[in-house]
Amino acid sequence: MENVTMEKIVALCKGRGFIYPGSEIYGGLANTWDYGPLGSRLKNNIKDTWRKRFIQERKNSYELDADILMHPRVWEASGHVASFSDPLIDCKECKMRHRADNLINDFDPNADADAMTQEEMINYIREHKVPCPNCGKSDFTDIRQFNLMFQTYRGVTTDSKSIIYLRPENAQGEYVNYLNVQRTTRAKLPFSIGQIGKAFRNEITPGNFTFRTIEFEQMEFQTFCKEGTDSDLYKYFKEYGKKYFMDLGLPEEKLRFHDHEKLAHYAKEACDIEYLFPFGWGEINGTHNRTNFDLSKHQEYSGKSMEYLDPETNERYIPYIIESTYGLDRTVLAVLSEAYDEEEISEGDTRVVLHLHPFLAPYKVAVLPLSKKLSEKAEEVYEKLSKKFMCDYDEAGSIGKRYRREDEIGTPYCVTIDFDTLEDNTVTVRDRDTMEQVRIKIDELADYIQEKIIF
RNA sequence: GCAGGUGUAGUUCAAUGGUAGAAUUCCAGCCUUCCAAGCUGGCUAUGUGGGUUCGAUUCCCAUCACCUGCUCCA
Repeated sequence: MENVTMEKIVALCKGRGFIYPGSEIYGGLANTWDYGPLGSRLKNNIKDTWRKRFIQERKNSYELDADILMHPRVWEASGHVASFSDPLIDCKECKMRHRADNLINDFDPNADADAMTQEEMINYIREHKVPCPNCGKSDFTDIRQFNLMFQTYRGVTTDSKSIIYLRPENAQGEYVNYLNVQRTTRAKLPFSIGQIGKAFRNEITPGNFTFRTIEFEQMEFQTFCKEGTDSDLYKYFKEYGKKYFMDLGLPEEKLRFHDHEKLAHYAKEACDIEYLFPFGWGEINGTHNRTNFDLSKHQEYSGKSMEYLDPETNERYIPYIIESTYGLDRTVLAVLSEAYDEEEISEGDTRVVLHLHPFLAPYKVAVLPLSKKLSEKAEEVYEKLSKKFMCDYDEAGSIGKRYRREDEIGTPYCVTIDFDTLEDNTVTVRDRDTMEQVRIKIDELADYIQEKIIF
């Protein structure tokens, strides 16, 4: 739909139980959101599609569920303790906040701010009188480091030795376990480890609903390979990711690749997949060629060999890693944005409908007795279907109203029980998208629906 | 985090320095044999904390949240 706005999405999410503001009764906590009954179903269904495409349908792919809390040395090895922070600086004149390194790089592209220390950066800014891009003055505060990792403490004391971090990315869980997985699955390169889980970043975040949050969930796919095969795999997974999003219902014209020019400290190649949200283009996937950087660092910091013994050539080497990360919350938001529609059925009569892929729909089917006198039979049908699918049951209000309620939450099939049902054990199945109705025997109902919801 | 804007039932909107009103949603009952019907009844609100005041939802301050932009990025 053309004029989908974030307001409409947020209102539907809150009103129907997809997503609520976090800690709402205490006035909310910025950039935290809670998934309600429908939202958690949708989210879990998206996880299941991902598992299906990335683990189930791929040979040599294995799932892992690593802990959020890891040994602090992991983050020293990964470089997050040292470099996962922004050097922030404020203009005293106009109060605008900037990143000091960006300020310098924009002022003089030849100045290599990334190689400067904090002190060198502030000296450079003052010597060259680098102007504030907003107001043109050059009167800045000192640089303050802002580490994006959340810290907490192990044990009851709060001395620095017991600091542990909430993971800012999931990848390290796969990396530190890669030899465990390889050994226990007897996998040969190239093989992949997928993981779905939460990560945390203490970022200065703007709104845009669940697009950017301090706690977020990612679906990650790490492929371990031999150097030399890495770039081909990198290209392959970019396309594989795009195909996955299209399977979820995101149209090709609203997806694009965005290759990174400036690369993170670990990456040789990096590319995002972006989706055209109601608020503009936003990243929903990142694919990186991380080389053997991470595993080499872990070998260095842990003192344990991270080498793979190639059984065909008897070579030992540290594998390259192609990482493809899918933002789960963002994917939920993209899918909702794309599914949302307001349709004019007849003049002046519109319905809100979520055209979700049936596999993603929170409820696959709603059981609706045409009259309350038919409750008993309807309960029977509900009991039968709910053994196989998430089902809704609604007997309040007119049938039209109940159809609208189900349309609004994306239920693909509505089954109505009428007085003929009592005679011949058939029901009407109404399709959410076409609004067409077919008559089906109760015994054949489950198979009929099952076939339609395959992802 | 900075600048600006906004905070009243689930939602949309009224009103007021002196016990906050409606529509809609929702719930219950009646009615109803396939696309938001009708009737009756019911639940529900001044974001939070201070201050001024005899009395604050209203005025002031702070805070929190949301919106727009900056910034940032999985």
